[in-house]
Amino acid sequence: MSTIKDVAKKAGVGIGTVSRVITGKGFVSEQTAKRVQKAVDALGYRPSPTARKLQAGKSQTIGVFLPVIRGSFYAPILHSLYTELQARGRHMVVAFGQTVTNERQEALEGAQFLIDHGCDGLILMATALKLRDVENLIVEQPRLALLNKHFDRYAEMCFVPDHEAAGAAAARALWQLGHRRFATIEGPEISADNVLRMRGFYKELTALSVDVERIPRFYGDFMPKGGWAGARALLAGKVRFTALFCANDEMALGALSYLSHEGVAVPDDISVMGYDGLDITTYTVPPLTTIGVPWTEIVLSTVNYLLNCCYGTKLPVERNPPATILWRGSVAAVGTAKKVKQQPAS
Amino acid sequence: MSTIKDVAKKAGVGIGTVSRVITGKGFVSEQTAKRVQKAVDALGYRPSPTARKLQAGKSQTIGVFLPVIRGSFYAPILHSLYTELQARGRHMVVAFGQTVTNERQEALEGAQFLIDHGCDGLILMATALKLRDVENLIVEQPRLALLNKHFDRYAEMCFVPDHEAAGAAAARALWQLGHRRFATIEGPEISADNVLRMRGFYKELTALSVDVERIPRFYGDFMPKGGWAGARALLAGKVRFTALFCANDEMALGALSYLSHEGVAVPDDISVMGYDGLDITTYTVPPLTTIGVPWTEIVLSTVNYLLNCCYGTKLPVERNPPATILWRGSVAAVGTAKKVKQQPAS
DNA sequence: AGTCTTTCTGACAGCGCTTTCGAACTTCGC
DNA sequence: GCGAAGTTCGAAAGCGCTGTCAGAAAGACT
Repeated sequence: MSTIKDVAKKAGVGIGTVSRVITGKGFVSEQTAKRVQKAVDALGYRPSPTARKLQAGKSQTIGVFLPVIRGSFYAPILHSLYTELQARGRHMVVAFGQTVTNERQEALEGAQFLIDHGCDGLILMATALKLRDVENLIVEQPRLALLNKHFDRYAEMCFVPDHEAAGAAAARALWQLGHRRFATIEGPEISADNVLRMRGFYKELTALSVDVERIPRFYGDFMPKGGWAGARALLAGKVRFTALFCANDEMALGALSYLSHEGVAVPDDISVMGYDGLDITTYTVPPLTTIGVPWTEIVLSTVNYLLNCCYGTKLPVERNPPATILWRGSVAAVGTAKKVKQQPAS
Repeated sequence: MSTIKDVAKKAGVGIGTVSRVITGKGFVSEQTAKRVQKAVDALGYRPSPTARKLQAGKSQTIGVFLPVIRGSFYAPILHSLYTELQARGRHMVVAFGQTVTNERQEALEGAQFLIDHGCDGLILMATALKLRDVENLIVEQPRLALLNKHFDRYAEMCFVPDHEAAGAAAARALWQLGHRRFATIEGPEISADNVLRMRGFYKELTALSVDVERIPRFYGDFMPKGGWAGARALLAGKVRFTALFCANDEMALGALSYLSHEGVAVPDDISVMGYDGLDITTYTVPPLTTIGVPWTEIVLSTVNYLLNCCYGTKLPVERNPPATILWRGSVAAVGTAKKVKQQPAS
């Protein structure tokens, strides 16, 4: 790699002049600029971001923490993040979590890593973070945005889909189709993500005078396996139901798979509703009716907000894009469906 | 952020001494070391990786290029990459491609970015790369590993599943179950990834004296949508078939979805085989029989190889972990299956 | 004492860059 | 023809760190 010195020597000027030509700041005569440019091209010189960062303190880089990058959920979010940042001419460094159980610790370490590596701002997607974590973090790096986690005290920097409203919408939709007997496959009981959407779901049903205490529930792991296990447990239980609400799409996939395996027809025998709106749900069998969370929009706003913080840009920030119900084939009105199109396998 | 100077002042020593304590190199008396350590703790000092990189030329960071991070395919690979690197105490910086059509250009730009940012080595997953691209790249950064792309000339640094053998295995397996009439949903015609596995598939069938010229094929986009379109086109065609081989799992998902939509029973009417072994294929309806590509092992070897290059470690590198057939429910022997369990929807 | 090790420590150069600062050179108005 | 103002450019400082080097301190020898 050639350095600024090489260019200066080749062009017969001082390094300051080269720098001025590169950055476009300060006065340089047309002639000199041309000579320098020629040397730059000849040597294939590109300034070192590392040296720039050390000098300037700014790196044009945003740090991102994501809990984990398996499954189908985080990939599109990462993709949006990357695309938006790229489009605004900034770079992205990612730290991931590895385990499900230790998200908080990993997020803290990840954030530390990102700060140390000179990111100008941080986007943290970590539901497990506590208020005091944020308070500590903010001291070191005030340019912070939180994805999918809300603190009243830091409402400004928090970007969260309205999970509670979305959960309520799911309940209402199912009710309006005539469903009265529900079952749910929740995520991990402690997961804030799960709690919110399920709270919305149960609250709405309560308002609709359903006795939610009697709704059979299963706590899964947000993965297809959990959905499979959940469907099995629920089917084995005594309480019959016509509508199954899953706290995320991946579990819904598992549930769909088990139901099919057992010869239970969806939606004829049981309607299944997912949550998230993963791309893949268009192509399940049957296609999954699910709650479409507007992640792309939310990510866009998050990025814009942070960029405004970091670089004084004036990009638009939208606060509450609503979730929508993606109507597919896995939910039907009660009584409408033809009976048992499919027989048990064995 | 406190700097090494602050620590030195606080501990009443020179900055060199602090550096020696931090890095553990050179002689420092127990006493002094303790004093320095105390200052470090008090100030919460952590050395700046940026400054270190500038000074040392090494960054303990590996750069990774991935074509795109949508869909379900790259996420587990990224995850493996990250986990392995993390486990070996190195960092990862990722550059992604954005479009499907411009992979080569994007890979080149991504690699450039990673080099500029001081990565000690590069892992490039870009099938579209040409030999001369690699030749150019290697001048700037000889510590290179290529994932899923093979050049005879650089066999050392290339880590590729044996797609051709895997494709052949798929053909053989289908044949052995009595299938004689095949159809295929390929990936993009120019995709090397697609070409290899399909070549293996057709070659093997030819060896088994199937006239592969008469096999109806559809060129998809490696995405569920393409699989859906492929299944529709193939079903609409005149040539009947009992086995459908899809060049990747995502298209198989789409195909499965269309077949179900049309009331075609899988595997009773048509056996469907995928390729990749995505996690999710365990939970499709029916569960998808697919070719399990040992990405985790391949990634592990790639990382180890590159780490050996960069840091002189002696980590084990395995060259050719074989693909395996993941037997699920979407493939059956011809004639075995019960007839038409399911009726067309309309 | 004087010399030689051995052990420890601070000063300082330098990684590649940006940004002052002031010197040198123009241009202009009077 | 001379000072003021405007331009242009090189020297040099400094971002935070590591590594070299030589000097200081402390023993272990003549």
